[in-house]
Amino acid sequence: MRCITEIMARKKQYNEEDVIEKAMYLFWRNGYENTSVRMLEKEMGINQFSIYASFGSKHGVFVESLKEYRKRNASIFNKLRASKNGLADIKQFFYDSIQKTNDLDYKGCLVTNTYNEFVDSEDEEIKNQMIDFMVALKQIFIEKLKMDTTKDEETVLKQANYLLLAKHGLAAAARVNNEQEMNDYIEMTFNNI
Amino acid sequence: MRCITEIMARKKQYNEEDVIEKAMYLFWRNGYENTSVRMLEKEMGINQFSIYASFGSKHGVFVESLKEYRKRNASIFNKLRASKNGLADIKQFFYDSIQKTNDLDYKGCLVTNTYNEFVDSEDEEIKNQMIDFMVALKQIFIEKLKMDTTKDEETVLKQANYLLLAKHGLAAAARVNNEQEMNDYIEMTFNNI
DNA sequence: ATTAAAACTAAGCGATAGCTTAGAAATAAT
DNA sequence: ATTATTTCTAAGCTATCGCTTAGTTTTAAT
Repeated sequence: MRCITEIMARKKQYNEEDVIEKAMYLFWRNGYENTSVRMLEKEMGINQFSIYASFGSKHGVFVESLKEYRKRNASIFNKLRASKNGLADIKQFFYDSIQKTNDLDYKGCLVTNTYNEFVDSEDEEIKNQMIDFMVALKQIFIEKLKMDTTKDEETVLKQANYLLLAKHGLAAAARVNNEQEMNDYIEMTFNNI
Repeated sequence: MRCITEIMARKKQYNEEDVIEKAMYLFWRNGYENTSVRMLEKEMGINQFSIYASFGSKHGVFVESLKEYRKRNASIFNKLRASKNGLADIKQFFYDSIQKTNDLDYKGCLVTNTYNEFVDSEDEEIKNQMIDFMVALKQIFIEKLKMDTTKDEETVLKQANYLLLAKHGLAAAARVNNEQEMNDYIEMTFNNI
């Protein structure tokens, strides 16, 4: 996103944040590869020249869309970090995550979907961004789990790994959008089988 | 796959099962959309005319590749169905599943990857095939769980749903191919947290 | 040997992908 | 009002997509 404030001969007739929000929803619905620049034109309401002038490439639009998505989910993460109830915080985080998608009627988690789409790709930028996100989330889980001092280090690591991967199952449940299934899945994830 | 045995003027210089096996590996590595017909040509070792003559379309090659994949995994499913140890069978099935990908050095589960790629798609054939597979697998899980007569119906359904979705986490773990993480995940999935 | 049918090669089809550019329209500074 | 700079429209660029077809080669049947 170019933000050089020079002498403006003509003002942009769109707001970059607004059009990125629209792009985000399109990518969320279709994924990266199944979203074309022509589709972005229509959804964002600006033409290709403007897209490339503002964001450089389709890839650039996607990167900004991911930023926007994560900005919108920041409150959930802040809540997760701020609370001090150990495992219960993680469970609440799972519930908060699916609540967001239920409210918006958008299916699944854009980050998990993107992780799945890019984990084997050669697009190192997106791939690494997704991996970094997963590593950071795992670290939060580890800290939460360590609050229970009865758990040894090995158990904490295993449980953090388990909970991180459970996110993929949750995203799958969220895509088919059966609220009961999602709740059941979260309960089962945190209870003994 | 056309199998009309008429008067053969010239024999095919390739075996359809052989070339489908090669196609399967390519789809497995790249997914459906990221595999082009030109890539299939090179991998299968036959040219586009032959591909279309034998399988009708890229879609047709993919359908046959999925069949081949499931045929190769049939032994695991037969073992799962034949055994009578309830929950332990499901756990063994998870271990068998990752063992297969470890041995082959191919990452993740083609079916789960395909499910993820097609669950929101308009390709009803593949989508329904994946959903049918998941439904069938869930049914097997339900039957296994019912062997433990101390569980009530509701618990069985929740646990089956949980285990089915756990497959997505397992596939994600299998893609990054860290054997220890996969084992830990399976253990955690079947143990209390 | 001739013929007919199937398999093959290689070129090319229209559609669409991501991206660029020429030129018109708009606007801040002079 | 003129000029300089930026935005915008619309057309078009090359590459690749899935797929087809014209024409050659091979082979079984006569």
